[in-house]
Amino acid sequence: MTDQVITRARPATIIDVARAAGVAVGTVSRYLNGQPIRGGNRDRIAQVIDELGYRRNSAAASMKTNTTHIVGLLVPAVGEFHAALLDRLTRRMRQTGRAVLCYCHDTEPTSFMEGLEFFAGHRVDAVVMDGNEDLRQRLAPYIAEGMLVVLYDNDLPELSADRVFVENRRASKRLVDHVLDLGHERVAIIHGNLRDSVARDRLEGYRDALKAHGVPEHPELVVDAGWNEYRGYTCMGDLMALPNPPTAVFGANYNMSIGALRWLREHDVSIPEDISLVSFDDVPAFSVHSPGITAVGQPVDKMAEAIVSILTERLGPNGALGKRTMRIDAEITLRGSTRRLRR
Amino acid sequence: MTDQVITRARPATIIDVARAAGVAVGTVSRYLNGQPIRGGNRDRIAQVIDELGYRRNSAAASMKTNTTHIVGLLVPAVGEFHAALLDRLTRRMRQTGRAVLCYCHDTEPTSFMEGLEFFAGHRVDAVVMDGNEDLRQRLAPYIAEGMLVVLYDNDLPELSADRVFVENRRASKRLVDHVLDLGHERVAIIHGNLRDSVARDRLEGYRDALKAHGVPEHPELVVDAGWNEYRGYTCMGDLMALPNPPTAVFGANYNMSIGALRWLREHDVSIPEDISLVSFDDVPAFSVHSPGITAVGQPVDKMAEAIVSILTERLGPNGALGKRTMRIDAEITLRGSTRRLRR
DNA sequence: GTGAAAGCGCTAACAC
DNA sequence: GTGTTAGCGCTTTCAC
Repeated sequence: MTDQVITRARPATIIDVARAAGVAVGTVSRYLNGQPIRGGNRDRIAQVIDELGYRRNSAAASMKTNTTHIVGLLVPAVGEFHAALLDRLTRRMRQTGRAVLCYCHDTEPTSFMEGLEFFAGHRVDAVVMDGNEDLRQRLAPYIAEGMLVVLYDNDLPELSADRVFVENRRASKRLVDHVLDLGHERVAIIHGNLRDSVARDRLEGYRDALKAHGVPEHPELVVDAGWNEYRGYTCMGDLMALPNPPTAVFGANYNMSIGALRWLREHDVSIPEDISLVSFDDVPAFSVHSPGITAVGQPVDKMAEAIVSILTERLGPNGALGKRTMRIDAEITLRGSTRRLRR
Repeated sequence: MTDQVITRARPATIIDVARAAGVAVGTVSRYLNGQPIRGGNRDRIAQVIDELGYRRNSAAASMKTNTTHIVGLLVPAVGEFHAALLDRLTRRMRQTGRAVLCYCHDTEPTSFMEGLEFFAGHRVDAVVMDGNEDLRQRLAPYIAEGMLVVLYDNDLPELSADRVFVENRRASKRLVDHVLDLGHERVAIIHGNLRDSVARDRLEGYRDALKAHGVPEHPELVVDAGWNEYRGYTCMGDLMALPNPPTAVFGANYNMSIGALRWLREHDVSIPEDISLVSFDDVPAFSVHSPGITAVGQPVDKMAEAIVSILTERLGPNGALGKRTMRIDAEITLRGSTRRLRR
């Protein structure tokens, strides 16, 4: 009986390959990087690589090239929206030979810094992130040091970065326009934390629609639920406790809409008979809800496409172009959660 | 007016730090790695590091240490379930100073190989993945080469890996038990691709429940929708077209349940009056659905915890223990989507 | 085209 | 404890 191999064989290096193929390491390196090689050498090297099961050590390579083919993604949490984006992002990134390193910071400054440090230490080629007001100042030094960042979703003005945004204000206006067109005049908005540009944009869209319809804004119908499901729930309750409650509600993201929905359901307020509801963020479950929830879906695929195209340009040769900002439209899907108000 | 600095300063290296602090690089390295250092040196080094904005180059470090603090995650797609797991995983990983590199392979062998190559080339410390029959043979060589893998969700028997699974069979049985307890006798299952162990387990659980209740299995009520929403939709239609349609349906994952739900909704079949429905996979939207959908939620948090604890042990000192398999129970939440059948 | 050789930034062994 | 030094595996001059 032969001895069992316990220790794992040291992976083959470029030197092993060179030796076995009878060429210099430089030649192997050139082969690996697709540079011209004499036919005979090429075949021999290819064969040896196969025999030895050689695989280039990316860490060693990046020490010379200063590129890792890894892009960092910094998100508050991997929820509905960011997960969908990540999904599209990894796929498109794959085409360009890159993968995404995911760090979620939980909206905690410490974790945020850890993430940035991790990315910087590992020399990721770029970092893609959802802006967050708390992070602005902390981010600046990294950018100054040369970190490539592309912001999406929430903006952090004044930072030197590329940007990919959704036309939140416009989509939001459209959603509320729809409700207003149906004759509603008391439409409430449950919005997110106003430190986030996305929350402000969606609120502005709401106001735009009101103005366009000549409907006055009622401050008591504008409530802040901080993007949070539970607060969406309580806000919905507050709204309904008003002497003159709204006839329609706009939940400015998935979580808050779910919270609102939960409150309405628990209190037997039916949609759309008793109240109309529209939501920012669309999910499959909204379409099978009874009634279906009218919502605007985030254009995650287009966002991912935009992000990757920016990255590709910037990480390619002559990537020193000016910073870019791209804005993408979001589609609204009409379903049965709103009804026409009798006059 | 001073010249504007165009070129980015080369990041400080450990040599710069050593020089500025007047000590040897070895000393700085020891400081960086938390080894004992004389007080005076410690402070000086700390200060210099701060002044120079020095940051350890992880790539260089990993060339010596052979560890990157990066764990690869290979998933078919970042949907509901995997996203939730990723969320928990990144958080727990963070505690151990690691981040997760995400690659999604779309169930395509080519992409799968690319992912493995990427991980291997980048020398990730370990790879966490959802098993998939197509990948078994391709994975084996990597494991033989020493790749550390932990499997979750679907099993790939015989591979040398750690494993973290959900008690799919048991949870599934409980779900069907519940329906059977209510007096149903024609309960259908819309299951996933049976090449996946998870699909087989959930189907077995269904059968266990049938047997336990002395209810015969009707082959026409067992349909394969390959995990897919659209096929969940068509299968639901097929089921309802049966001469003797089921009085209850079990959707074996989120996608298929949504598909089934959509069919029922479009054809005005109401739940639970006309048919009862239960689902594997739970989402917030299920709880606000009318009626609420009875479902079993995946224990993603516990899974992440298990995965990280395995990783921590194995990547720590003396990580050569035997492979482990952990099984985690899933909880079922009763809501209103089932009703008692009158006898 | 190709070989030889100089590093990239770090850790670990070794003497002191 | 600390300094010195030999690599880790690769890319990239530079001659030829």
